[in-house]
Amino acid sequence: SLERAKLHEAPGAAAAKLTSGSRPPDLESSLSDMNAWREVDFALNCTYIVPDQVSDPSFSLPKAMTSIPRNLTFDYSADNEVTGVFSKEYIPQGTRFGPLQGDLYTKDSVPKEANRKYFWRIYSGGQLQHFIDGYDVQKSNWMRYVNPARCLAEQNLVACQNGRDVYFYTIRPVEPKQELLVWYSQEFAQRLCSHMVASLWKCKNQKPLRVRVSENREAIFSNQKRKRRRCVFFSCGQYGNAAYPETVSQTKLSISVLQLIYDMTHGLPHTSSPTLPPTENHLEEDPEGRGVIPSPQPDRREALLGLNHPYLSDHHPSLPAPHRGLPLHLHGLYGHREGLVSSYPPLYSHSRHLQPPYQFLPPYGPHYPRLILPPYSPPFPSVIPSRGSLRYSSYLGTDGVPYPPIAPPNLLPVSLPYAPSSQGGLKELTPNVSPPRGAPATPELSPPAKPDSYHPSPEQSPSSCEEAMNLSLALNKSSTAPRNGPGHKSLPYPLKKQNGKIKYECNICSKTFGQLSNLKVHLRVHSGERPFQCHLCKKSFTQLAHLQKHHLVHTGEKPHECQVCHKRFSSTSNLKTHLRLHSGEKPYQCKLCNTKFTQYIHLKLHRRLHSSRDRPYRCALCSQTFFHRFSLFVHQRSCCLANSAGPVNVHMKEMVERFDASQEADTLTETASTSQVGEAVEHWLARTLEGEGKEDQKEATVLLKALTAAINAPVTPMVPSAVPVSHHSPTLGFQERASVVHLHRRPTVKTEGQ
DNA sequence: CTGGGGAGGGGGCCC
DNA sequence: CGGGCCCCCTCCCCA
Repeated sequence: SLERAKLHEAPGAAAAKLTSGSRPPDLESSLSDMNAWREVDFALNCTYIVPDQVSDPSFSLPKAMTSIPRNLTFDYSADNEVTGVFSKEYIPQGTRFGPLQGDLYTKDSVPKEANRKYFWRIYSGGQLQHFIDGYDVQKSNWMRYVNPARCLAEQNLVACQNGRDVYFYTIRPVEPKQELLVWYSQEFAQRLCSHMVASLWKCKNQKPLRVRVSENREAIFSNQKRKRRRCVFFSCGQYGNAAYPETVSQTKLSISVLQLIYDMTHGLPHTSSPTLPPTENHLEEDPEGRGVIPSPQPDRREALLGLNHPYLSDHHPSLPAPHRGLPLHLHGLYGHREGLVSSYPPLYSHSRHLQPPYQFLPPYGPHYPRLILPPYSPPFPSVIPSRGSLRYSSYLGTDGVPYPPIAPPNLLPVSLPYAPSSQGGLKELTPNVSPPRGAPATPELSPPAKPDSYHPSPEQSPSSCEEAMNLSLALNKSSTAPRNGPGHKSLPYPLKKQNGKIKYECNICSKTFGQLSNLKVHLRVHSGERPFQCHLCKKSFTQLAHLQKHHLVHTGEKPHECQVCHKRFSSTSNLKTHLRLHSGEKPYQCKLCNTKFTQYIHLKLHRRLHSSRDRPYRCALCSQTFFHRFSLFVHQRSCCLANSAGPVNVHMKEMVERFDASQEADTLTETASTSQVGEAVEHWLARTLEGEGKEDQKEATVLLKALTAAINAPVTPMVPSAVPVSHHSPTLGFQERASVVHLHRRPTVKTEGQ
């Protein structure tokens, strides 16, 4: 809790802490590992999914405004324009927002007059598939308003293309009132980057391609010579005025571009470059009419001093806080025409620029140690056991940091429709609470409203309201009902007393409980009342814990990790089952054939193999059936005809049944002699009881003697005839099923009396 | 058919 | 007294 308290000691401090050297190393590596995550890693490992708000289409506000999740809010300028998106509450790392919405255009269907400021490129198989245009506020969603991050220190979202959608994932916990700031994922940017380079190669017109790459540098590519491109870098900023043209071969061009941007992002202004008029157009168009490289502006000088790249400058000790008064407008990879753009007023639209993303930089080198990461990327720190000393301590041991307080985004409304509990989920939002105890109360995880605090919200579905009210009514009704004798005010029927104590008994199934609350919960089983509904899939549950557990289905969270193979599970039960694979424990054994299983359901399924319909020999006295005639023979002599009430006979019965299903019995022919059967029984007993306790072996000896005696005993006139049930059975499945178990020993001889 | 994981349901215990 | 959390059990699905 101390560590967590540190992380959350002040709003907004967490991100800075997380990027500073004081951060526990393991967490640091886990965060930095995310830099190397592929987009699919984000999709697979994301812990929380925050869908957009769904509002009435007739609502007067545009979808871009109404779609904002409830755990987020807009920030507005003086003239009521949206200037950014902020969190309203703590949002854990590994939260997914999205998908981004907007108009879809193919490459050919882009309107000529389209404003590309909100364009997102969707690639498929390395080819540009289509654009998502967030320009139209009616068609797009809130994500159009998220500003790009200017450096890693302030970046808290990463944009990923999953499938054909764009999602934003939190790459670090977001404190309340923090602005959401996004940048491309590595893969995303690489696609854009390679596309850009490809565009350069495609530019075969004779007109030189001039690319403004920074405030002080410009590259001019030309095709003046047949097999030799000319790349000329100019400085166009305020740092110098001397030109140094550079000619590079075609194959070296991309490297030059990379080197150029490497230099830029390391604050290496080339003072020996000529200055271009600031009024000149920054970008020449590529054949497709797109700008190519963003052009950072002088007022973002810190961007040229090593702070410019989200993924590379996070080690910088002091960061200029994003100041509201400052004109802020970020340009993405595609400059002011396309990509990550700011929603700040157009007035400032050229004043906040970003350096190109990190993927332009050489991937290896002393400046980029964080890009070289171990192949194993642990899941988000939030994906860890939520309770249990063993699991909790193991987490501490592994990661060195405690579990951050979980508050699933969009799961905790600002105005709760019910009074917050003094314990439980809401408390989890505050610092210094430990240890974590799983998912907190959320709208989706909320219990029904209490009668005295229920204020229906417009978002609440009518069904859940109704359910809540029903429960309330039921409880109210019972609370005002007259009490007849010992009972309880919130139960619809009086309780009996037993030995002077109230007996909490279910009036339907007579099950008793130690506490009234348990009985109340139990009564829902009979009433069908399921007051806890999942808002995502509308499934409802009798207990909040069940809903909480169910919610993991939607979030994908698997808080329980196997310490042996590190596989993760959503529940302790499933983990426990899994652990048997490592321990070799198989607690469920078939009594008949000794086959052992790790799961009960497997034993149950297996038992069907031994079902009576497959056993053709039925005892006319007790109806027990057997695979083998001689088993029935032994059965009749050893236990059935004797006093079956005695414990020995019950055990004997079981033993005969087990022997009947054994491989030893299977090897006997149906006409085997008594001595052969006795031998087989002996062999089977020895094998079955091998390794068992001395008591068991002693008992086995007794049983063996009894069995042998029974086998050798003369048949008395009292012995009833065995009835081969298969003969009259219409079940065709018998033949097949029996043949599986007894491939060579299928009974072909009918018993006596037939 | 076996064996593995995922998920839901019931109930006990503790705060 | 209610809520939270946990455990056990059960069943389903699928390789």
